[in-house]
Amino acid sequence: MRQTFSIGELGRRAGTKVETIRYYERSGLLPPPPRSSGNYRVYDQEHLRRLSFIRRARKLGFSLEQVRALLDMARHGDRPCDRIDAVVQEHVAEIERKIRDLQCLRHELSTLLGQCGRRKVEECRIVEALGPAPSG
Amino acid sequence: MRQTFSIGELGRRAGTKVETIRYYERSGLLPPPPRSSGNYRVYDQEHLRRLSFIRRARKLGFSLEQVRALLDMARHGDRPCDRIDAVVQEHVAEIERKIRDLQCLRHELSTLLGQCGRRKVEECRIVEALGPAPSG
DNA sequence: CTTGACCCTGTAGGGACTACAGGGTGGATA
DNA sequence: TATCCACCCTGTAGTCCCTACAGGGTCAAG
Repeated sequence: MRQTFSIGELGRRAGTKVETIRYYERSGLLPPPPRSSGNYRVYDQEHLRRLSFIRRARKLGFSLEQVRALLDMARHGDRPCDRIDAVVQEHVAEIERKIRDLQCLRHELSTLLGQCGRRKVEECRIVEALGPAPSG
Repeated sequence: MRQTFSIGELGRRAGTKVETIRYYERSGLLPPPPRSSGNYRVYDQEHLRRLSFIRRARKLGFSLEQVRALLDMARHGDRPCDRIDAVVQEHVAEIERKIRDLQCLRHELSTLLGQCGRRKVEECRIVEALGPAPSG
């Protein structure tokens, strides 16, 4: 009764390209599945669960290294999850840094846009502003 | 009276590693400078200006491709700068998309953290939530 | 004359994929 | 049975933006 599927089907279900799945296998994130008589990879629900975990974590911005750590922690179901908590918390802090950086950047660029009033490139404040700091 | 300097000095002035400068030269972003008798690269103020432009644009998040386009537009000083404007505007839109994504992400992760109350990994909502969507 | 800081070229690595090339497999159709 | 096509396989190379060597040459100071 155990449902199995090909790499293409797994890809469709998890929203992942076939090449990416093979790449995860090469990188040790997904265990090598059994093969059919024709040497095709044969996956089951457990593989789908694991791949979905990886994709979701990746969409949330975790690096493959972090995903590896999370999967590793998740394997030891009997330990307290403080460490998972810590990984996530560190990641949130990182995201907040990125948001601040981008907001600052947007502000700078908007200012640039405001200064440029359809003149010629010669006098364009954007080009100027991107140049070296005055007497740096 | 024209001031010249070595690649190391240029790097110090523009806050760039020597390897990166050579990489920009290989990629056609910086013109190959003249060489000294001992085959050392010899740079001047114009190179510094151009490199500073590149570094600043990079810090503002432009891709090298975009930088190339900006430099190219800047070369034609007689044309209106609408197109530079457009490049910058598109970039701002991109940044705003990224900010929204990250804010959404932070929200999701914070929610996860709030749910996880120092239980064991087995029941950790974080691990669960990262798994496949319920009956997806 | 030797030391040490700098410079040169060329190549490989990294992260996270993506895109072939060149072949094999499996099921439907003519 | 032949043919077609979608799918699968491996292996390698490319993307982006650097970064880090290895194995040498140059130059100024001591």
